[in-house]
Amino acid sequence: MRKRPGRPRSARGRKSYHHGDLRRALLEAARELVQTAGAEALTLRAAARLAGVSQAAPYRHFADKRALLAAVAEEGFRALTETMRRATVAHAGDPLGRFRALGLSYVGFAVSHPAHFRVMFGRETADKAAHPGLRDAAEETLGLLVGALTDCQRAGLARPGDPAELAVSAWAAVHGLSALLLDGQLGTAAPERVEQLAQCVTASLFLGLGPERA
Amino acid sequence: MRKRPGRPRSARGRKSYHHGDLRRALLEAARELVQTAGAEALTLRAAARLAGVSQAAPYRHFADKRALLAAVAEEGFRALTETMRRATVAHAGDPLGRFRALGLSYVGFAVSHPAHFRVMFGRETADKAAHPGLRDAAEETLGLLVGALTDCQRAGLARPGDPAELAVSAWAAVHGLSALLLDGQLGTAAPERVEQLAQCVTASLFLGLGPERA
DNA sequence: CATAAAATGTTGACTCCGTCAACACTCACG
DNA sequence: CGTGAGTGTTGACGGAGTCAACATTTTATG
Repeated sequence: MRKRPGRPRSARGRKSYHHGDLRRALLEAARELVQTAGAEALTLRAAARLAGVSQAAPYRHFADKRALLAAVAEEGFRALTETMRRATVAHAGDPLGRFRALGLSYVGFAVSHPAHFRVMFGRETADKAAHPGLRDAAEETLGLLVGALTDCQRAGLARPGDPAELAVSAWAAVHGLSALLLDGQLGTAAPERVEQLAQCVTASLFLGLGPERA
Repeated sequence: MRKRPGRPRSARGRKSYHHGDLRRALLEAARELVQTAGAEALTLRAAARLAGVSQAAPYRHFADKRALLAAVAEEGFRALTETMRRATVAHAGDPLGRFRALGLSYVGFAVSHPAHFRVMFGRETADKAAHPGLRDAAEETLGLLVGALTDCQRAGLARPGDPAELAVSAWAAVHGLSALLLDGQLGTAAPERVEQLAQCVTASLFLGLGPERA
């Protein structure tokens, strides 16, 4: 079971019968395929080819195609979480600004990694129960929103209520905009138009989640 | 090209070489498959089997699988539009109530026809340019929201601004909630929880889109 | 160290899918 | 009647997911 750290890892040119770290290689191949050729190009056989192994080799590391998809999706959630977290660093002490940055970076991630985003929310990946890692990663993402919203409430910048529930409203808004953009439902998505729509959606959102006004 | 209205239409038991109205039969078969077995069960061959014809017969009526998918999606948009329109009849003279009913019925349609909803917004159907009927049907759906929002603005119940752009915010909110629910991203979606979330999202939305308050 | 067991990769097969070319049947119209 | 357009069938191709049987390598055990 131990990996061989001292051996050449090159997939094509490997000399030994075993690969060394095929699981990682398959994940990298899958990510590559998704990013460059789209979600429908991600096929077990193609990933195996990219990794330089035979078509059946992936089954030693993934129960089936959905398991590979789920692993790719989990990677995606971690990358999304990281992106969102990084987007908030410039807003220390500004809960509303943090909240806004989270939403904008969510949409930004979706439009700059469309295929990955689709894998994260596709039907193949829908059964989160079968993939605990995926579920955790997704919940961590939502946790960012809940946390920021709680901070807003503490600062009197958001109306009271169950933060988890209000955070779902926020999630729904930015997720819906992302989904509509990726599906081409909003016409040609020029970058400035994306930005404009994202601003409009988050602005409406803030007004809606903001403190009750007389 | 004329259909034979007087001949038996039964697919299995048809006596004549020609089918009569294979296009319609394939669409019905496709809808049946999507509703009962899910979007991934909708395959050209399965639809042909259900219609009682050979595997290649569909190609006389649909250029490829995406064309069949697009036709199913178009049907879905028309059904969604009809559902939403029906939901507003009880709210004559109440623009805000109409707007709310539109949003709630959107989510209701999504959770009660999940597979159909996914076909409507799946990647296979993403190139709306290739399917003008689909594009029109989808735009009619959005038109309902824009119209209701315009009425709200006229009644002073919504803040001013480009109605199309504000309507996108509304669409994004209800669409995002629908997508998250269908993807199992919000946990077990018991009907009362769905209702609760839908209320929360639309409530936040109204507050956000409502007239500006001092 | 020897050797059995576990892990991992390969080969070849099966079924299903989308799609196409070649062919067959039917019908409307001259 | 016959001919061509429309429509359905057959058979095939390649690619996909998956599995069983086999091969090789690594690890554990006496």
